[in-house]
Amino acid sequence: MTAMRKKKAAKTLKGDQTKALILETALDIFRERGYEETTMRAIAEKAGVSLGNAYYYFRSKEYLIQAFYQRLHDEHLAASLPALENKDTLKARLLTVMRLRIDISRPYHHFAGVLFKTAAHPESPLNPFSDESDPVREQSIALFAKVLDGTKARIPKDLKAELPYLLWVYQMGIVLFWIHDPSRGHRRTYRLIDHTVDLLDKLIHLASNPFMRPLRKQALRLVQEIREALPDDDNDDKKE
Amino acid sequence: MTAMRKKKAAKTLKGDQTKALILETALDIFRERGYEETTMRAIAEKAGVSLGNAYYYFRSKEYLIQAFYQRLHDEHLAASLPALENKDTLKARLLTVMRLRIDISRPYHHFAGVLFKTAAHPESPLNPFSDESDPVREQSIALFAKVLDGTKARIPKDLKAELPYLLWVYQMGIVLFWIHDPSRGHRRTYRLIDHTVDLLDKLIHLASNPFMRPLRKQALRLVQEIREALPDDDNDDKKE
DNA sequence: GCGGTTAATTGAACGTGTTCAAATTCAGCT
DNA sequence: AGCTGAATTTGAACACGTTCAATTAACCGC
Repeated sequence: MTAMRKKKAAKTLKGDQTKALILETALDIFRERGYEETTMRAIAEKAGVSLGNAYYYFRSKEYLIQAFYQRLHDEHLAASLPALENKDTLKARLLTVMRLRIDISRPYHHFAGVLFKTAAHPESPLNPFSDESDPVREQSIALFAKVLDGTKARIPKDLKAELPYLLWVYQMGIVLFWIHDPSRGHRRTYRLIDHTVDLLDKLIHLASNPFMRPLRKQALRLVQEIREALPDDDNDDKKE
Repeated sequence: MTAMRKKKAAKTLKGDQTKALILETALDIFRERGYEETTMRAIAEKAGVSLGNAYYYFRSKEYLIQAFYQRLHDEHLAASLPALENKDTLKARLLTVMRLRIDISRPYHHFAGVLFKTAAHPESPLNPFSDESDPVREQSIALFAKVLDGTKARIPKDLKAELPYLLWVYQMGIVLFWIHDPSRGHRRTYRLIDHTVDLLDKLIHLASNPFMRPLRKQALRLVQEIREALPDDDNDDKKE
């Protein structure tokens, strides 16, 4: 009976609860004080666990950010799917998704800098190309595939295959800009999105022109080459 | 007389010597052991100064990297100028400069990751757009202006004005790739340079076509918009 | 219930980047 | 030579991220 209760309480294996508690607490303090200013000791204390315990669940402070990364994507996806339903042009769909990305990220603006701080570091788990961020990257790219699939735009197969990845890279660029954007309400970022989406839309249609085929092929070969060199990619056959 | 000697010895004001000594020592150990693994205490000890003294000359460990940055550019420039003398096409000149960049950087490959680690962090002195890296950025862009000036290529004024900056950004992209490139002799990076330079050459000529004028104008307006949002830029009039 | 095995938790200790008040050296002036 | 203020140098102290051996709690087959 008491045994039953205990089991029920531990249905998420107890550890998962602690892990979630630590993460929530960490994100709370991050949002309030920023990343650098938040100490692991403060997180542990507010969460009511010991310092060592926090490290039992998160191998380092950086791993807390990776969890944040995933959460951000989840919210972005949840907001994007319904918003896409009544849009059918490529331009409108891309615009929607990009704007939502910023909408979702806004509460974390002043500490989002660290996201990119380590992002380019080869050995960091935060590196968006690293194995460890594989799941969220795949999901992010998949969202852009969905953006494309909903349109009637006539895009050549070769380009269409690479576009989700390219748009994901584009999104990283926009977020990078947003991190540096101090303008009120981040309106500069929104304006940049408007203009780049407009331009991208034109470029995609230009690249889809038969006349552009050779140049397009060459550019796509290049993208392929770059992707292959990256540590891990869904292009690899993971057979063995 | 002894006073004379003293004055001569101190013509670099003594402090500069110490600063240089610390920097040399630091770069030595960085090259051997990498950045993270090198402690400020080790640098101070090997340089024969106290720990606090190292901090008197370099506000933080990161500032040592900024000095490294500058040195890298100096070497790059020194190697590029003579190499450019007998090349007159845009393609050949760009290829030369890009390849030299990697040649110069090679000895530091395994610790160059930190360069970009903090590079994207808005508040870091390493951020290539920050005020603090202003001089080396200007010089870097100026090198690409020189690459352009030596060619007979007919490039529209508007594009030609922005190209040095754009090529500098392109170079950052290549370096980013190189940091992640584990291939023997970094041949993947060299291959990427070959292919991208080829493509860039074509794109620049395509964009120079009168037919492309509207799209080019739009793209350039975009570049302008992005540059204006950045903290500090040579577009500001620094009249005095 | 009861060992034994695994999971979870603790807190002390370590190494490192950074700070700072105090001590020392230096440069110019009389 | 002696004084004065600035530049340089020192080393102890601090805060923080991280590690780890030891302790406690939870689970499971008997």
